[in-house]
Amino acid sequence: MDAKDRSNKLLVVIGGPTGIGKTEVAIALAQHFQTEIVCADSRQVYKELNIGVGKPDQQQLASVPHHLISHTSIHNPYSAGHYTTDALTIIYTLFAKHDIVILTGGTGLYIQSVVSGFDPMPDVPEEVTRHWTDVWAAGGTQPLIDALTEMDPDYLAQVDQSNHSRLIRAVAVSAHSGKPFSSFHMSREATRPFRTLCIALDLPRKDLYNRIDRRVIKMIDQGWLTEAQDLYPHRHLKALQTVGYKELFQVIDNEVTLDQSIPMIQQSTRRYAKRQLTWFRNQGQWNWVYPDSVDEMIRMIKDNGVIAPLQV
RNA sequence: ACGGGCAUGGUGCAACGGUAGCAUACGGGUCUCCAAAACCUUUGAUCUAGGUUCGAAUCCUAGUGCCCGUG
Repeated sequence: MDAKDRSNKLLVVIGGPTGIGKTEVAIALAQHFQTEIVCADSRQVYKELNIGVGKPDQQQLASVPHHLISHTSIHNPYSAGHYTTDALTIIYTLFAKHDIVILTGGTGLYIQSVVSGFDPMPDVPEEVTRHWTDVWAAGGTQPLIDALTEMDPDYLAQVDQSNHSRLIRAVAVSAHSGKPFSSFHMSREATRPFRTLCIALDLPRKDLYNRIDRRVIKMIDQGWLTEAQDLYPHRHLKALQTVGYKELFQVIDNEVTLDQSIPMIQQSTRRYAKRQLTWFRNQGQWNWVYPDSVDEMIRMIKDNGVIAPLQV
């Protein structure tokens, strides 16, 4: 039995697609177990993004302490790596006073980085990534493939060669470190001093899509377009390559009307939800429940035996 | 009512009488540091009934439905 299994600290992860009701569930659980919530959402971390990313409202934020929401600015570089450090720091702090901590959000990679960790990898300076991005912009994927043929043929053989993002990352790490990108992959999970219970929320697809469609309209009614107008000057930032904001920028550019944009936003959101479900179905071990089954979730958490610390 | 036009995957389109194809949506999938990003992919259709022909989405007849013009 290793440290992880002996730990009486339990990280309860609430995952699931956008619009499924993670916020409400997380708050109900946090209140029941008298604990706090850490957000695992790659867009809610930005203080400038509010209505369109479905942040909890003021009342919800006041009901339970939330962490890593509105945590940084769209003008700062932020990635899964930064998130991992920030999230673990807060989680350890919270475990000093709580036996249970809730981690919730829709960004599967962020959750994975906390639960399983990334293999240690050298930090790649921004200029290096930018250089290889420029190479791609000028010559397409072929120069990247050529570079990887030299630097990391193993990874080249397994990577999706039409995915320039993956190729750029692999070339940048390899070029900067002088070692193949794939040589850093240990395929071994990080050891955490806490246990993890992963719960994924789902609904029949039709119900989920109805919820999403209604939520988009609600966000528009709350003034999402005005928020997008304020952010318009920064629309080229990666943080604003975000479902809904992209469509609203088209409205501001007079390419489509607001009425035309609504079904477009609903569609992008549904597709985003589908991709999230694909992730949760196939990455990691998840316990699937309906979002209204809070009692069942409480039982699952109690069954994990964290209430009475195990004898060592 | 008359004249004309059209009818092909969920949607929008293509196919000299000779292998029904493209886009998109839907569904499925990939993912080790920009992840609400980036990328991959299966299935699925000739309005109906006859006729001509070796062979019909294509030509002919009728029916049905839709669009335009005239009234």
